[in-house]
This record gives sequence, structure tokens and C-alpha cells, in this order.
Amino acid sequence: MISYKKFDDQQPADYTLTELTTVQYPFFTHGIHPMRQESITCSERKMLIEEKKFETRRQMKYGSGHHPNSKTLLNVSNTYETEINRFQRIVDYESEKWAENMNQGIIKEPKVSTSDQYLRKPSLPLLNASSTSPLTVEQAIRLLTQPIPSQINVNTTEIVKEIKEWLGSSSYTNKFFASNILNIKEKNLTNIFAQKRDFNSLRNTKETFIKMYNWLEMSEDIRTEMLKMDLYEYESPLQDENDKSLGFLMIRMYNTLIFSEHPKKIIRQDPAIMTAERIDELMNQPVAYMSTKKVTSDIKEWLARTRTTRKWFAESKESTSRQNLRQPSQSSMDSFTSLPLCIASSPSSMTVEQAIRLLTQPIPSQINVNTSEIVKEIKEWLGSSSYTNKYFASNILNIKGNHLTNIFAQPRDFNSLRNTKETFVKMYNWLEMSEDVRTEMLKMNLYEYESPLQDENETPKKIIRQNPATMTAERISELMNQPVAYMSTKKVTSDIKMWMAKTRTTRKWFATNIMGRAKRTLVINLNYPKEWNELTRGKEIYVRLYNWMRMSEEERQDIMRFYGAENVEEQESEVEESKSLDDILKELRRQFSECNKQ
DNA sequence: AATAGCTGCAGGGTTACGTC
DNA sequence: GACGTAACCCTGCAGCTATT
Repeated sequence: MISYKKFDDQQPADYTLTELTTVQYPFFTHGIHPMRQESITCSERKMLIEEKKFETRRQMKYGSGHHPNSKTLLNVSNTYETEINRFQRIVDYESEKWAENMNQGIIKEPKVSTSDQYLRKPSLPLLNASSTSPLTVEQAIRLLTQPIPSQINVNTTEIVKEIKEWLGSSSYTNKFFASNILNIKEKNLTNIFAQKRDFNSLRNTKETFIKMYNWLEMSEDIRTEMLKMDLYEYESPLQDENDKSLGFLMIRMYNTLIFSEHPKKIIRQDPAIMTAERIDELMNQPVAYMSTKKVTSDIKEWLARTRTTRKWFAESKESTSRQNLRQPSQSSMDSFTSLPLCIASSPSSMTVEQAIRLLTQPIPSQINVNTSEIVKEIKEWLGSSSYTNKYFASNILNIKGNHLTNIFAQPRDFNSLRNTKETFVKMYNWLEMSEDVRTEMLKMNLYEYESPLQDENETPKKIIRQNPATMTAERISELMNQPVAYMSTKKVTSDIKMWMAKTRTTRKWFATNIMGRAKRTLVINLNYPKEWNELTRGKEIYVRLYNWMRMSEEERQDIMRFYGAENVEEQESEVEESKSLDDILKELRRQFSECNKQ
């Protein structure tokens, strides 16, 4: 057993590079490694078997009319095996470049422009195919599964939105689209539609998002063509029969050609100069797309072959890189919030919610907000427009005219602002907008449905606390289920989260006892609040959250005590320290502003 | 080490809606 | 009204990270 204890012990280099040189791909021997069979996903299998048909056709076209037979295939595999030996089973997972290289002189293929692959122009032969000849199944699947260029910041929310829009405008059902194009169950698609995802954190569903992304990139002609096809008809039979068949050989070959591209030569450096940085660099090279099943399968094989323990491997390498892999999730979450700007750039269909979201969009933290400059520019804009200050104040900023006059008159330090920070955020965003968007927004009545909650923030309506002893289930139900015409779900959920943090109420307790929902459900609603107008049956939980925030703290404590909360006494003493509901609300607003700032 | 919180995934249950 | 289907909501589980 070789020691793997430290990176400094350069033995491991023999495993990452040298050791691998001795390994042959089992695909191209007659004894096929059984483990490898499991490394192909269903869709990959599908692609491969379809590729077989494709290759046959291409052989006919480019191979002087001679049919491929087992000998031809063997030649292909031998050639490939040579390559494999040369590159020594270090498999690269990025693209199809190698396939193209390999195809020169081996498998003649209609020219697939791999260089264009990264330009996100749907690989062109397929476009042509739609006009000149019918799209083949393998072309269709390749189009669908084409990797998304790494420089693209995949916004799953936007993809979902656009797919929904497309489905809405088409005559096809979600179910048909799910099964015939995405190769998933309809319920799964429903979940994908309902639950926001961070693309980089996805595992199995990443493939679905890739397909949806590519779908949106296609022309309507190609889509129509594809919808007529039965892309996944061979899905299940393949599971059983592939072992000894010719098809299986093709599968193996094509899998490697397509999914395991030419390894970029990682030149082995002198082991003595292996540094943490070098390791980091090697381990964290960006990857645009991979077959995760294949990678994990290969890793398992490698672990077995090199007798590396999972524990050692996990702790020494993967554990460190794992943290890094988690990083992108935040940035892509941020992209959700920046999205409305894009939507609003075509103001024709702007909704009140979009407008408000545009206005209240947090100012990026790197921006040094100059309030004087904002005031100056807003004044200039008002001067040049036909709108009065009062109109602008009430219709865009949702403040009173005299408040705006004060803001104009008194210099402010943005970071010290509390309630007025929101106004400056709105003014900042206003200045960032195009005149078209502004015009559109000025025509709207943004605050007509302003919720009582927000009014209460200004002058909280005192909810008279009844005698705690009289708190009953009926009273609670009455308080919690008061009808609500409109609310800013984002604000409510944000307030609730702050309140929970402040009172140290757990999600589990609150969800079970107050909301009457599972913790999971509450967490989803808190973290991914839907816009009020998008909600249908799901409004109930938001109504309860809203009404919860609407109550006085004493009322909340009474209810919590009613449900037997253990820490109500502590919370109560905490509450007693605060002076009034007014202060609580002010504090919440301040924290909310802080939140926005960050 | 224990606990809390978050998330992907999958599936059950309910509601909405269209068709007969 | 009965029925089937689509869409939506809710939840459990498992695995992960962060915090205490």
C-alpha cells in the first residue's frame, strides 16, 4: 500500500499522471469492463445508439457507398485504442473537439463546427438540416444537450420563465414537452418550474436545464421539427441489450468520442515543484459541461485501482475543492435580483411588480452613493420634465411632497440613512433607467395597492392586545387569517426572517405551530417568495406571515405561549426592553435597508 | 459533536379546468 | 355532475454547510 498521506510526498503524482498511463480503456477490448456499463446515462445511451444510425448514414455518404460492417468498426476502435493508449486514459470532459479530430480519416462526418460551439450558435449543420433535410434524432439530441459555454451565467429563473412562456404560447402540454423533449417526468418539470435552482449546484437536473437553454436558443422551425420526433424511443431497450452487441461497441466508442474529449495535455511538472497553488490550479480548472455520472464512475474505478481510500481522497482533495464549488451559488443567486432590469428594458409589458422591483433594486455595494449628486440629477430631470415634484414623490418614490423637499434641501450621508435610504435607492435606480422605462412607469399607479402593512410602518395601527388568558384557537385563527388584498411578499418574508432571528424562533417550531406547514415549505416560501400576483392557492401561507408581522409583539408572544413555546419568557423580556412597536418596525426597516445594501 | 438551516430530488395530495 | 388530465402545493428524505 502506497502512502498518500501528504501532497508533499510526491507518490500521488504517479497516480494522477504516470499511473494512468498504464491503463487501457476497457471499451475497446473484447472484455468490456462491467462497471463501465453503468457510467452511461440513459440519454447518453440514446445518443449513442442513435449515433450508430447516424454513422451508418454518413458512411454511406462519404464512404464510397460501402456499408460499415464489424470490420470497419473494429478498425475504428483500434485506431481509437491507439489514441487512448497515447493519451493514457486521462479523460477530458469538455467538448467534442477530439471527436472532430478523430473523425478526420476515421469517421467521416458532416462538418460540425466545434469552434462555434462556444459561441452559442446552435451547431450549424443542424440548422441547415432543418431546412434541407429532416432533422435526425441524434442531431436533435446533440442540439439539446450541447454544453452551455462556461462564460454564460446560466439564470435558471429566466430559463424557466421563458420556457413557461413558450409552453403557454404553444399548443403542447407541459407533459409532452417534459417527456418528449426533456426526457423527464411531467411532475419533475412542474417541480423545476416551481422551485428556484442554482445552476451550478444542480446535479441531475443540470442536464434538463441545458436542454431547456438550448431549446430557447433554437429557431421555431427546429423546435417544430423536434416536437414531431420521438427522441427517446430507444431509451429502455438499451438498458438490457448492450453487453455484447455491436451497438454496445458503438455506444462505448461514441461515448468516449463525444463525452470524453481529447485530454488537454496536462504536462507533468517536476514532482518536487508541486505546490498547493499548482494543485489548486489543476483541481479547479473550469469545466463547461461534464457527464457527472461518467466522472464519478471513473473516479470510483480509479480509487479502486489505485487503492486510494475514499476517506483520504475526500479529505485531501475533494473537501477543499468542494467549498470552492459552492461559491458560485451566491453570485448566481444575485443574478436573480438583477434580472428584472433586463425585463424592464422593454417597458411595453412592465407590470407594477416589475416596476417596483426595478425601483427598489439594491445599489451594488461597490458603488459609492453620492446623495448630493443624486439629488442634483433628480432635480435636473424634474426640471426638464413636465411632472411636478409632488407627482414624482407620490407616484414614483411613494413619499409625500414635503418629504422630497426636505430630501432636496438637506445633504445626507447615504450610509447613515435609515428610512430615507429606500428613497435614495429609488432615485438612484430612476437615474439608471432609460427615458422610455421612466415614461412607462410614470403612467402607472405603482402604489395603488399599497398594503396596510406599509402604511402601518409609518404610523402603526395599534392592535389592542386582549387579555392573554383569553387567547383561543379561534382568536388565533381570526388574527392569522385576516384577508389581505396585496402585499410585498419579499418584504414580508424578509421581515419574518429578521423577526425569527431576533426572537430566536426556529423555522421548525414556527412552521409547525404558527404556519401549520412543514419546515421545508416555510423555508421555501421564506427564501424564494413568489410575487403576490403569481400566487394562487399558495397565498395562505403569505397571508399568515403577513398577519403575523401585523400583530403587536405582545400578541405574538401570547400566541406563542398558547402553543407552548419554550422560550417565550426570554423573548418577552427581550421585547420589554424595546420601547414600542414603533421602534420594532423602525428597526426592521433599518435592517431591511441594511439587507438591501448588502 | 450536536444542532440548525439549506437544498436537490422525488412523489403524494389537492385544485383547476376541459370534455363528455 | 362525473371523469380525466394538467398544474400546483406540500412534504419527506438525504446530504450538505455553518454555527454553537
